[in-house]
Amino acid sequence: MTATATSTNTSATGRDNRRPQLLDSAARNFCDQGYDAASMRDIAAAAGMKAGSMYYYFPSKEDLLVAVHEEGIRRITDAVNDALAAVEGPWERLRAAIGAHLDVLLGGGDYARVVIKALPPDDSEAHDRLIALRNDYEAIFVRLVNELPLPDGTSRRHLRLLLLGAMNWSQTWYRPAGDDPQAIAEAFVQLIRQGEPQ
Amino acid sequence: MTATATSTNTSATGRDNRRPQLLDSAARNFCDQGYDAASMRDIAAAAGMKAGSMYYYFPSKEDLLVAVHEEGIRRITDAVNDALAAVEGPWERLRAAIGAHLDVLLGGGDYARVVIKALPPDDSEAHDRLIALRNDYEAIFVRLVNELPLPDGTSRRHLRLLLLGAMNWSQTWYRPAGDDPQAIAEAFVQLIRQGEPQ
DNA sequence: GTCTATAGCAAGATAGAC
DNA sequence: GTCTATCTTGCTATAGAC
Repeated sequence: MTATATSTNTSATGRDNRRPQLLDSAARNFCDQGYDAASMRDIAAAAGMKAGSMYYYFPSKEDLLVAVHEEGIRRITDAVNDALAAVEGPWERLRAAIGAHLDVLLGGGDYARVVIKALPPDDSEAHDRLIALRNDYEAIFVRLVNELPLPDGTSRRHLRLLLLGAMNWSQTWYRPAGDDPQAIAEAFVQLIRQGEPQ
Repeated sequence: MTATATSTNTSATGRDNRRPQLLDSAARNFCDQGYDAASMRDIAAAAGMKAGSMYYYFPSKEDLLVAVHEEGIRRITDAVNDALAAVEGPWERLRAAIGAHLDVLLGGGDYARVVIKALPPDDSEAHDRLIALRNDYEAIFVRLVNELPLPDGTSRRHLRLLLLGAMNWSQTWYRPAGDDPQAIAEAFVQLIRQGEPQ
C-alpha cells in the first residue's frame, strides 16, 4: 500500500480514474464557450460521462475551473523554463521566453488559453487564488526584464506590462494562417530592442 | 410629423423614453459581472424598471450588448479624435492617442470597459459585427503607426498589435492608486521610442 | 464509479391587463 | 410604457440505486 493511493483499486489496469479526460473536456469547453456558458452536462458528455458522475471527481464547477487553470499555468511555466534552459544573453532569453509563452498560448491546446480567457467571477473565492497563480508565473518575466541592459530611467515595470499585455492579447487577433508564434516573439523583441546600447 | 419620430409623443417633456438609463445600467452590469452572468432582471432593476418592460426598448439581451458596445466604441473614438485634434508630430500624436484610449478605458466609466471585457458568444451573429466595429476604430492606430519615423524593416503591424494589446490588457492590472493613464501612455511610448533616429 | 431521476432555482422572453 | 404573471428552458448540484 502506498501513501498516495487512499483506497483499494477498483480497476485491474490501475487507470481507475478519469480525471484527465474530464479536465481535457473542461478545458476545451471553457475555452470555446467561456466559463458561464459551458455546462457541466456538455463537459461530462464530451468525456463520455453523465453530469452527475463528475461530482465524484470535482465537488463543483468552480473547482473544475481552478484545476484547469492550475494545469494551464503549469504547462506555460514548464514550456518557458524549458526554452530558457539552454539560452544565454538577456535579449535572447527574453525572446525565448516570449516565444515559448506564445507557442503554448496560441498553438498549445486549450489549457493555456483558459488561463487567459476564462476567469471565475470577480467576487468568488477562486478568483484571488488564480490571480496569485498567474502572478507567480509572471515573476519569471520580472527577472528577465530586470536583466536587460536598458538606458537609465527606463521603466522595467512598464516594459514587463507592455510585453505581457501584448502576448496575452494576441489570442484576440492571432490566426494560424499568419506568422507563427516564434515570428511574433521575434518581432516584439525587435520593437523593444531598437537602438539599444551596443 | 418628422421622419425620425415614428409615433405620437406620450410625454409632455419629450423625454418619453428611458433607453439611456437602461444602457447605463446594462453597461455597469455587463462590466461588473460579464455578459452571461448579468441578468436582465438586475439590469432592469438598476434602471428602476421590471425585466419585462425592457423588451419594449430592446428585443433581446444580445441587442442590448450590441448597443452598449456601439456607445463604448463611439466614446473611445471621440476621445481619441479629440485628443489628436491639436497635436502635431508623429510621436506626440501616438502618445496623445494612447493617453486618450487609456483614459477612457481605465477611468472613463463602464461603456468602454465592456468593449474590452464582454464579447458575445463566438458563434453569435452579433460577434462578427462587434469585431468589425472594433476594427474600424483600430484603423486610427494603423495610420498613427504608419506615420512614425522608424528604421527600415520595422514591422509596423506588430508595433500596432503590441501597443493595442498592451493598452487593452491594462484593464487587468490597472489600479487607480498607481500611476495614471497618461503616465502609462508616456511610459509605453518611451519604451518604443528608445534610440529612435534623431 | 456511473447511472437515473429530480430537487431547486434562475434565466430570457412573452402575453395581456392597465 | 410599465406592470404582473407566467411559459419554457436550462442550469448546478444532490440522492440513492446498482
